[in-house]
Amino acid sequence: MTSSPAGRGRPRDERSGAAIIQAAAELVAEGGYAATSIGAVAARAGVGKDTIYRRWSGKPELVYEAVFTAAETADLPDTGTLEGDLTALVQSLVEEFSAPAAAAALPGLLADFAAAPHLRATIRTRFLQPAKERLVAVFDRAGQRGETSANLPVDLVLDTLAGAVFFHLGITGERPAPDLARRIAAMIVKGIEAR
Amino acid sequence: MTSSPAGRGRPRDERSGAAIIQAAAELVAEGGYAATSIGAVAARAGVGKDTIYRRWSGKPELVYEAVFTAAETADLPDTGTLEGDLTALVQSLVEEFSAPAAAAALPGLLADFAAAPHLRATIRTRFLQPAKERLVAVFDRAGQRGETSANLPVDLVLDTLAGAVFFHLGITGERPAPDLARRIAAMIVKGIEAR
Amino acid sequence: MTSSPAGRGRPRDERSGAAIIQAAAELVAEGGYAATSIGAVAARAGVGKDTIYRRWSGKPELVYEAVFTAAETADLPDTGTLEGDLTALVQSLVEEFSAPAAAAALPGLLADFAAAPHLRATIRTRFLQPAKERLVAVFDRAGQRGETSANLPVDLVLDTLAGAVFFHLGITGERPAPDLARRIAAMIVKGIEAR
Amino acid sequence: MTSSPAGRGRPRDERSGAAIIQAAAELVAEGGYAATSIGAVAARAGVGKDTIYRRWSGKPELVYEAVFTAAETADLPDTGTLEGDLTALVQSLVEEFSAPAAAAALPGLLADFAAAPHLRATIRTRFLQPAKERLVAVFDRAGQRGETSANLPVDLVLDTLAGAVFFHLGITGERPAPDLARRIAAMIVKGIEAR
DNA sequence: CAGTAATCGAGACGGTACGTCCCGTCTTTGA
DNA sequence: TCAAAGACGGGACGTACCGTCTCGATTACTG
Repeated sequence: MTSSPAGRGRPRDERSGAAIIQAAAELVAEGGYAATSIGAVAARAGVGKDTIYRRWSGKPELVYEAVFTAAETADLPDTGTLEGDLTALVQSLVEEFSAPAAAAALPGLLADFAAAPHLRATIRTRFLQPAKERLVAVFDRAGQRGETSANLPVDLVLDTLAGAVFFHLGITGERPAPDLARRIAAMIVKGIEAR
Repeated sequence: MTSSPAGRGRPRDERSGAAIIQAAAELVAEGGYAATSIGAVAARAGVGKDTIYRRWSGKPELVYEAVFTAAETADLPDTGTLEGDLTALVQSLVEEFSAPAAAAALPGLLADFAAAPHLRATIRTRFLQPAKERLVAVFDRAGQRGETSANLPVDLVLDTLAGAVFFHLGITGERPAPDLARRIAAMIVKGIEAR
Repeated sequence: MTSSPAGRGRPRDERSGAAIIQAAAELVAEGGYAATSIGAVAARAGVGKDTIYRRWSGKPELVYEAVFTAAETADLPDTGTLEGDLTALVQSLVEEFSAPAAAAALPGLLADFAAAPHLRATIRTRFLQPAKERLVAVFDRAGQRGETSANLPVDLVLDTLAGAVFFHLGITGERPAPDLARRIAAMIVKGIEAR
Repeated sequence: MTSSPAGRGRPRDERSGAAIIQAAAELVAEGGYAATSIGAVAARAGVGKDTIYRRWSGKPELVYEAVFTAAETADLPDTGTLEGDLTALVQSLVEEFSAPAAAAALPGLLADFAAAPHLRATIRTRFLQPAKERLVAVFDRAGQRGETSANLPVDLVLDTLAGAVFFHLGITGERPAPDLARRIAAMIVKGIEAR
């Protein structure tokens, strides 16, 4: 969200921003990303369209913030094993992406980010940054335990995890099997030769 | 593509269909998925809009066919090892998805397929079916060699491969590193030795 | 209606022409002139569009024939007075123009005839010719009785009669008052005593 | 023209409305009513289609206003006789309907008004109201002079005048003879038994 | 009696216009 | 300066018809 540029003039009403976020999240959950137009968000939030454009530069940024910012960033528990830690991490990804609004928004959102040059580069950062930080922490702990070597391919693992979860949830729309996170994590742990 | 219902009336002109496919592929490659409108395709193909809607029910179906139907279905070589075969398969996925029109179309296309209820179910079929067949063949050969156990998680592997490739190519827009296919394949081969 | 050009080849099926006329008249009566498309006429008549275009050059000609050709050309009774004869003539105009299909078709039909250069000149002929012949006969009888002078302004009277009837029926859609014909005729009879 | 419902929001730009009116009048004069599409009007006026639909509900209303609103409502001169006054009135009708844009628009316009139920009733009001007011004034003056009795059939006379003029100008497309107005007026004056 | 030719129903063809929706910007009044 | 409201130019949508054309099949006259 863009911050108010200066202290001059009438300050922005924080309640407008909150109402916009809520309206956007509701519309995404109800009708999907494509049906969530800026005009509809403004109407539901009781706000003018400019009030939205003043804060966000477009629909992708707004919906991203409406849908993904609420995500938990709670630290993952230390389960004592790499596979346990990784399962917990993948499970948190699954939960984040399978929330109704997130699942409804994800494909369209990724498409708009991928189509806009100035947004392409930020996809990994915005969508995967929290997961990446936790993945690095998990790998660090595993290294300290002696479970893994150094120089693990963090980005490859991250894309693989995210890709697998994205294809299951965002694309096919299936409810995730309860052991999905465990199976993915197990495969990856073996795959990176953690023994 | 819908086939003409019966032999009655004037038959559809195959050249129109071909011109539409070509125009759609060009426009996707030039301007991306969002900028490829039915009207623009019609204008470039020298065709009326109805001639497009007669054959395809909308932009997603048209662009899918324009971009992905040309895909190679050549059989993969038998390299003698699971890792070699899998590398070849992932490499073919990388090449299919990194063709200019395909890379430009993929995110928007997946988003539209995911958003339309009647198309959601077909995503795995339409986008991944050829890859799945080849994956099954690769696993069969590996099983005959004694490299793997039976009951390998085909769909899990497929989603993982596709997800990893999709995130690298479709989303980030980066040119694929030359060894990307090998690294993904290596990770998966090790990963599925588990159960 | 265009006649079949020569005796060679398969002769036209007269039943097709009749079915087209009937379908056109029905559609005009049901939905009005604008809703009567050539395609709809063809579909209802169980006929291909070309079978229509082979016989008529367009919608105006077809609808004109469908709606106005059935008109009575029965001779008017000799009532013994100019006013009586003229009332009968105007009444026949009223009846012709207030038939459901005619009233529904007339404004659109006149508009299309007026807009097409090759049809403009024929309006008076096609729409008013039978009325004109009867008007001349009425005037002749009145002259022989000594009721009128010669050189009556036939076309002026005809336009005036037709215009008054057209405005009442075609335009306003009102049901004609029972004495409408008598009042118009009375006014005209008095009016033409001048010069 | 629909007025902006309240003082809220950006007011409509009068120049847009004026440009639309002018473009519509030009297109009607150049190509006739049928060739005057909303899209073409918008393009010539340098305006979006919505800007037209915001002000008028369709082509008939727009063209009516473009073509007939400019009409003179100047009071008619008092010539001292009913026949003179009526001639002046008919002459003003002739001039109004024989302006290029009006003559080109009239048949199609009447057809569309007659075909649309919500417009039918307004034809007399919109097209003939100014003429009717002047006709009443003319009759009043004649009554004060003692030329006519009371209870003259205003609507009958009006339809007759309008019908005669409409058939001469709108339908046949002929240039009006110089004495057309005088002849029509003379006939009507006699017809209503003004002595 | 075979050949030729026009007609038939069907529906595809390139094209134009429709009226609606949304985009992102601009312009008003009011706080 | 921000706010709600809504007008603005622009562009895409999917549908409906236009009048022409191309099919395979049928039905007559002609040589």
